[in-house]
Amino acid sequence: MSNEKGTEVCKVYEEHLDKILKAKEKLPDDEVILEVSDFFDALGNPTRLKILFALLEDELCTCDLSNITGLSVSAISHQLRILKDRKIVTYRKDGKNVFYRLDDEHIREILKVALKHMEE
Amino acid sequence: MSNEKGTEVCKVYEEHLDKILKAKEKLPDDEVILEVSDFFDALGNPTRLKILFALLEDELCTCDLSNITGLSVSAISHQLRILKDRKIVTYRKDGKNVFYRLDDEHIREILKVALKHMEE
DNA sequence: TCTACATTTGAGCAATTGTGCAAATGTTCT
DNA sequence: AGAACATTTGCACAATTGCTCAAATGTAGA
Repeated sequence: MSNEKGTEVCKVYEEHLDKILKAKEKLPDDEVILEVSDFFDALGNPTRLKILFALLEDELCTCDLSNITGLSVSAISHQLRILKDRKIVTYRKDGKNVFYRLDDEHIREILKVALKHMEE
Repeated sequence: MSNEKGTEVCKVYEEHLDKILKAKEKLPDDEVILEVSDFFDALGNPTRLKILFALLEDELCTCDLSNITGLSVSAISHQLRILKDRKIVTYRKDGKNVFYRLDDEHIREILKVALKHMEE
Protein backbone atom coordinates (compact mmCIF):
# COMPACT_ATOMS: atom_id res chain seq x y z
CA MET A 1 0.00 0.00 0.00
CA SER A 2 1.37 3.43 1.07
CA ASN A 3 1.57 6.03 -1.68
CA GLU A 4 -1.08 7.75 -3.76
CA LYS A 5 -0.20 8.60 -7.32
CA GLY A 6 2.29 11.43 -7.58
CA THR A 7 3.74 11.05 -4.13
CA GLU A 8 7.49 10.83 -3.99
CA VAL A 9 9.28 9.85 -0.85
CA CYS A 10 12.56 11.57 -0.20
CA LYS A 11 15.47 9.73 1.31
CA VAL A 12 15.45 11.60 4.57
CA TYR A 13 12.04 10.06 5.04
CA GLU A 14 13.11 7.97 8.02
CA GLU A 15 14.57 10.94 9.88
CA HIS A 16 11.46 13.02 9.29
CA LEU A 17 8.99 10.25 9.90
CA ASP A 18 7.84 11.52 13.29
CA LYS A 19 7.15 15.03 12.05
CA ILE A 20 5.40 13.73 8.95
CA LEU A 21 3.14 11.40 10.87
CA LYS A 22 2.27 14.05 13.43
CA ALA A 23 1.47 16.58 10.70
CA LYS A 24 -0.66 14.09 8.78
CA GLU A 25 -2.56 13.26 11.96
CA LYS A 26 -3.33 16.84 12.90
CA LEU A 27 -4.23 17.91 9.36
CA PRO A 28 -7.97 18.76 9.16
CA ASP A 29 -10.19 16.52 7.02
CA ASP A 30 -10.32 17.22 3.31
CA GLU A 31 -13.90 18.40 3.71
CA VAL A 32 -12.87 21.03 6.25
CA ILE A 33 -9.87 22.04 4.14
CA LEU A 34 -12.20 22.62 1.19
CA GLU A 35 -14.58 24.74 3.25
CA VAL A 36 -11.80 26.92 4.63
CA SER A 37 -10.28 27.17 1.18
CA ASP A 38 -13.63 28.29 -0.30
CA PHE A 39 -13.90 30.86 2.44
CA PHE A 40 -10.50 32.42 1.79
CA ASP A 41 -10.95 32.10 -1.94
CA ALA A 42 -14.05 34.27 -1.65
CA LEU A 43 -11.97 36.95 0.09
CA GLY A 44 -9.15 36.65 -2.42
CA ASN A 45 -10.55 38.87 -5.14
CA PRO A 46 -10.29 42.67 -5.40
CA THR A 47 -13.93 43.22 -6.33
CA ARG A 48 -15.27 41.05 -3.54
CA LEU A 49 -12.88 42.64 -1.06
CA LYS A 50 -14.06 46.11 -2.04
CA ILE A 51 -17.62 44.99 -1.47
CA LEU A 52 -16.71 43.71 2.00
CA PHE A 53 -14.71 46.76 3.00
CA ALA A 54 -17.61 48.95 1.89
CA LEU A 55 -19.99 46.86 3.98
CA LEU A 56 -17.82 47.40 7.07
CA GLU A 57 -19.46 50.83 7.29
CA ASP A 58 -23.09 50.18 6.53
CA GLU A 59 -25.51 47.93 4.69
CA LEU A 60 -25.66 48.73 0.96
CA CYS A 61 -27.75 47.70 -2.02
CA THR A 62 -26.47 46.17 -5.26
CA CYS A 63 -26.50 49.39 -7.19
CA ASP A 64 -24.77 51.32 -4.37
CA LEU A 65 -22.00 48.74 -4.56
CA SER A 66 -21.87 49.07 -8.32
CA ASN A 67 -21.46 52.80 -7.89
CA ILE A 68 -18.79 52.47 -5.21
CA THR A 69 -16.70 49.94 -7.08
CA GLY A 70 -17.19 51.33 -10.60
CA LEU A 71 -18.24 47.91 -11.90
CA SER A 72 -21.46 46.92 -13.64
CA VAL A 73 -24.48 45.95 -11.58
CA SER A 74 -24.29 42.53 -13.18
CA ALA A 75 -20.67 41.97 -12.17
CA ILE A 76 -21.48 42.99 -8.60
CA SER A 77 -24.50 40.72 -8.48
CA HIS A 78 -22.43 37.77 -9.66
CA GLN A 79 -19.88 38.42 -6.92
CA LEU A 80 -22.55 38.97 -4.29
CA ARG A 81 -23.90 35.54 -5.07
CA ILE A 82 -20.55 33.99 -4.25
CA LEU A 83 -20.35 35.91 -0.97
CA LYS A 84 -23.94 34.97 -0.14
CA ASP A 85 -23.43 31.27 -0.94
CA ARG A 86 -20.42 31.15 1.33
CA LYS A 87 -22.23 32.85 4.22
CA ILE A 88 -19.93 35.84 4.16
CA VAL A 89 -22.71 38.33 3.54
CA THR A 90 -26.42 38.18 4.19
CA TYR A 91 -29.25 40.39 2.94
CA ARG A 92 -32.69 41.80 3.47
CA LYS A 93 -35.15 42.82 0.77
CA ASP A 94 -36.82 46.21 0.89
CA GLY A 95 -39.06 46.96 -2.05
CA LYS A 96 -37.05 46.90 -5.24
CA ASN A 97 -33.78 47.01 -3.34
CA VAL A 98 -31.75 44.23 -1.78
CA PHE A 99 -29.53 45.37 1.06
CA TYR A 100 -26.43 43.37 1.83
CA ARG A 101 -24.44 43.30 5.06
CA LEU A 102 -21.59 41.29 6.59
CA ASP A 103 -22.82 38.01 7.99
CA ASP A 104 -20.96 37.95 11.31
CA GLU A 105 -18.17 39.27 13.48
CA HIS A 106 -15.55 36.78 12.29
CA ILE A 107 -15.50 38.49 8.92
CA ARG A 108 -14.81 41.88 10.51
CA GLU A 109 -12.09 40.36 12.67
CA ILE A 110 -10.37 38.61 9.78
CA LEU A 111 -10.44 41.70 7.56
CA LYS A 112 -8.95 43.70 10.42
CA VAL A 113 -6.13 41.24 11.13
CA ALA A 114 -5.33 41.02 7.42
CA LEU A 115 -5.07 44.80 7.12
CA LYS A 116 -2.78 44.85 10.13
CA HIS A 117 -0.68 42.10 8.56
CA MET A 118 -0.20 44.24 5.43
CA GLU A 119 1.14 47.16 7.40
CA GLU A 120 4.30 45.30 8.36
CA MET B 1 -17.28 63.99 -15.06
CA SER B 2 -18.32 61.40 -12.46
CA ASN B 3 -18.61 57.83 -13.76
CA GLU B 4 -16.07 55.36 -14.97
CA LYS B 5 -17.13 53.02 -17.73
CA GLY B 6 -19.59 50.42 -16.58
CA THR B 7 -20.90 52.36 -13.61
CA GLU B 8 -24.63 52.70 -13.49
CA VAL B 9 -26.30 55.04 -11.09
CA CYS B 10 -29.53 53.81 -9.60
CA LYS B 11 -32.40 56.14 -9.02
CA VAL B 12 -32.26 55.96 -5.26
CA TYR B 13 -28.83 57.50 -5.65
CA GLU B 14 -29.80 60.73 -3.93
CA GLU B 15 -31.17 58.94 -0.89
CA HIS B 16 -28.09 56.78 -0.58
CA LEU B 17 -25.61 59.50 -1.39
CA ASP B 18 -24.33 59.87 2.17
CA LYS B 19 -23.67 56.18 2.64
CA ILE B 20 -22.05 55.91 -0.77
CA LEU B 21 -19.72 58.84 -0.21
CA LYS B 22 -18.75 57.63 3.25
CA ALA B 23 -18.05 54.14 1.95
CA LYS B 24 -15.98 55.44 -0.97
CA GLU B 25 -13.99 57.60 1.42
CA LYS B 26 -13.16 54.83 3.86
CA LEU B 27 -12.38 52.25 1.17
CA PRO B 28 -8.66 51.38 1.26
CA ASP B 29 -6.53 52.39 -1.74
CA ASP B 30 -6.53 50.05 -4.73
CA GLU B 31 -2.93 49.17 -3.96
CA VAL B 32 -3.85 47.97 -0.46
CA ILE B 33 -6.91 46.16 -1.76
CA LEU B 34 -4.70 44.27 -4.19
CA GLU B 35 -2.23 43.31 -1.48
CA VAL B 36 -4.94 42.02 0.84
CA SER B 37 -6.57 40.23 -2.05
CA ASP B 38 -3.29 38.54 -2.97
CA PHE B 39 -2.90 37.50 0.64
CA PHE B 40 -6.31 35.84 0.89
CA ASP B 41 -5.99 34.42 -2.58
CA ALA B 42 -2.87 32.60 -1.43
CA LEU B 43 -4.87 31.03 1.41
CA GLY B 44 -7.77 30.16 -0.88
CA ASN B 45 -6.43 26.93 -2.32
CA PRO B 46 -6.65 23.45 -0.81
CA THR B 47 -3.04 22.53 -1.49
CA ARG B 48 -1.63 25.72 -0.05
CA LEU B 49 -3.93 25.45 2.97
CA LYS B 50 -2.74 21.91 3.63
CA ILE B 51 0.82 23.16 3.52
CA LEU B 52 0.01 25.88 6.03
CA PHE B 53 -1.91 23.63 8.40
CA ALA B 54 0.98 21.16 8.30
CA LEU B 55 3.39 23.96 9.11
CA LEU B 56 1.35 24.91 12.19
CA GLU B 57 3.03 21.94 13.88
CA ASP B 58 6.61 22.15 12.78
CA GLU B 59 8.95 23.30 10.05
CA LEU B 60 9.00 20.90 7.10
CA CYS B 61 10.99 20.45 3.90
CA THR B 62 9.60 20.35 0.38
CA CYS B 63 9.59 16.60 0.13
CA ASP B 64 7.98 16.16 3.56
CA LEU B 65 5.17 18.39 2.32
CA SER B 66 4.92 16.38 -0.89
CA ASN B 67 4.57 13.26 1.22
CA ILE B 68 1.98 14.78 3.57
CA THR B 69 -0.21 16.19 0.82
CA GLY B 70 0.19 13.36 -1.67
CA LEU B 71 1.15 15.79 -4.44
CA SER B 72 4.30 15.86 -6.56
CA VAL B 73 7.38 17.66 -5.29
CA SER B 74 7.11 19.97 -8.26
CA ALA B 75 3.52 20.94 -7.50
CA ILE B 76 4.44 21.67 -3.89
CA SER B 77 7.44 23.73 -4.92
CA HIS B 78 5.28 25.84 -7.24
CA GLN B 79 2.83 26.51 -4.41
CA LEU B 80 5.60 27.22 -1.92
CA ARG B 81 6.88 29.92 -4.24
CA ILE B 82 3.53 31.66 -4.08
CA LEU B 83 3.46 31.45 -0.29
CA LYS B 84 7.07 32.66 -0.12
CA ASP B 85 6.49 35.59 -2.48
CA ARG B 86 3.55 36.73 -0.40
CA LYS B 87 5.48 36.53 2.87
CA ILE B 88 3.22 33.84 4.26
CA VAL B 89 6.01 31.34 4.75
CA THR B 90 9.72 31.77 5.14
CA TYR B 91 12.53 29.21 4.92
CA ARG B 92 16.01 28.17 5.92
CA LYS B 93 18.40 26.04 3.92
CA ASP B 94 20.11 23.06 5.50
CA GLY B 95 22.27 21.06 3.16
CA LYS B 96 20.17 19.64 0.37
CA ASN B 97 16.96 20.43 2.24
CA VAL B 98 14.94 23.63 2.40
CA PHE B 99 12.83 23.91 5.52
CA TYR B 100 9.73 26.06 5.41
CA ARG B 101 7.83 27.61 8.31
CA LEU B 102 5.02 30.10 8.84
CA ASP B 103 6.25 33.65 8.55
CA ASP B 104 4.53 35.23 11.55
CA GLU B 105 1.79 35.05 14.16
CA HIS B 106 -0.90 36.73 12.05
CA ILE B 107 -1.04 33.68 9.84
CA ARG B 108 -1.65 31.40 12.82
CA GLU B 109 -4.32 33.76 14.14
CA ILE B 110 -6.14 33.99 10.83
CA LEU B 111 -6.10 30.24 10.27
CA LYS B 112 -7.48 29.78 13.77
CA VAL B 113 -10.30 32.31 13.37
CA ALA B 114 -11.23 30.81 9.99
CA LEU B 115 -11.44 27.32 11.47
CA LYS B 116 -13.64 28.65 14.25
CA HIS B 117 -15.83 30.40 11.67
CA MET B 118 -16.37 27.09 9.87
CA GLU B 119 -17.62 25.39 13.00
CA GLU B 120 -20.79 27.51 13.10
C1' DT C 1 35.13 15.10 -11.10
C1' DC C 2 31.16 12.08 -10.96
C1' DT C 3 26.93 10.46 -8.69
C1' DA C 4 22.89 10.88 -6.01
C1' DC C 5 19.29 13.33 -4.31
C1' DA C 6 16.49 17.75 -3.06
C1' DT C 7 14.66 21.53 -5.07
C1' DT C 8 13.40 24.88 -8.53
C1' DT C 9 11.96 26.39 -13.00
C1' DG C 10 9.63 26.80 -17.59
C1' DA C 11 6.49 25.03 -21.00
C1' DG C 12 2.15 23.34 -22.02
C1' DC C 13 -2.59 22.15 -21.15
C1' DA C 14 -7.15 21.49 -19.08
C1' DA C 15 -10.06 23.62 -15.86
C1' DT C 16 -11.72 27.62 -13.49
C1' DT C 17 -12.74 32.51 -13.02
C1' DG C 18 -14.39 37.43 -13.68
C1' DT C 19 -16.72 40.27 -16.51
C1' DG C 20 -20.10 42.32 -19.92
C1' DC C 21 -24.13 41.67 -22.56
C1' DA C 22 -28.81 40.56 -23.18
C1' DA C 23 -32.74 38.56 -21.44
C1' DA C 24 -35.53 37.21 -17.48
C1' DT C 25 -37.53 38.06 -12.96
C1' DG C 26 -39.29 41.02 -9.04
C1' DT C 27 -41.38 45.01 -7.22
C1' DT C 28 -43.84 49.36 -7.06
C1' DC C 29 -46.73 52.81 -8.89
C1' DT C 30 -50.24 54.66 -12.05
C1' DA D 1 -52.39 45.89 -17.41
C1' DG D 2 -48.32 48.68 -18.50
C1' DA D 3 -44.19 51.46 -17.37
C1' DA D 4 -40.02 52.10 -14.75
C1' DC D 5 -36.37 50.52 -12.24
C1' DA D 6 -33.53 47.05 -9.24
C1' DT D 7 -31.74 42.71 -9.38
C1' DT D 8 -30.57 38.17 -11.03
C1' DT D 9 -29.26 34.81 -14.41
C1' DG D 10 -27.19 32.27 -18.55
C1' DC D 11 -23.97 32.64 -22.13
C1' DA D 12 -19.63 33.61 -24.11
C1' DC D 13 -14.90 34.70 -23.98
C1' DA D 14 -10.42 36.32 -22.38
C1' DA D 15 -7.44 35.76 -18.58
C1' DT D 16 -5.71 33.15 -14.82
C1' DT D 17 -4.67 28.93 -12.27
C1' DG D 18 -2.82 24.36 -10.77
C1' DC D 19 -0.84 20.53 -12.23
C1' DT D 20 2.50 17.37 -14.81
C1' DC D 21 6.56 16.55 -17.28
C1' DA D 22 11.22 17.38 -18.45
C1' DA D 23 15.14 19.92 -17.80
C1' DA D 24 18.03 22.90 -14.92
C1' DT D 25 20.17 24.14 -10.57
C1' DG D 26 22.08 23.34 -5.88
C1' DT D 27 24.44 20.59 -2.46
C1' DA D 28 27.05 16.87 -0.29
C1' DG D 29 30.00 12.99 -0.39
C1' DA D 30 33.03 9.41 -2.81
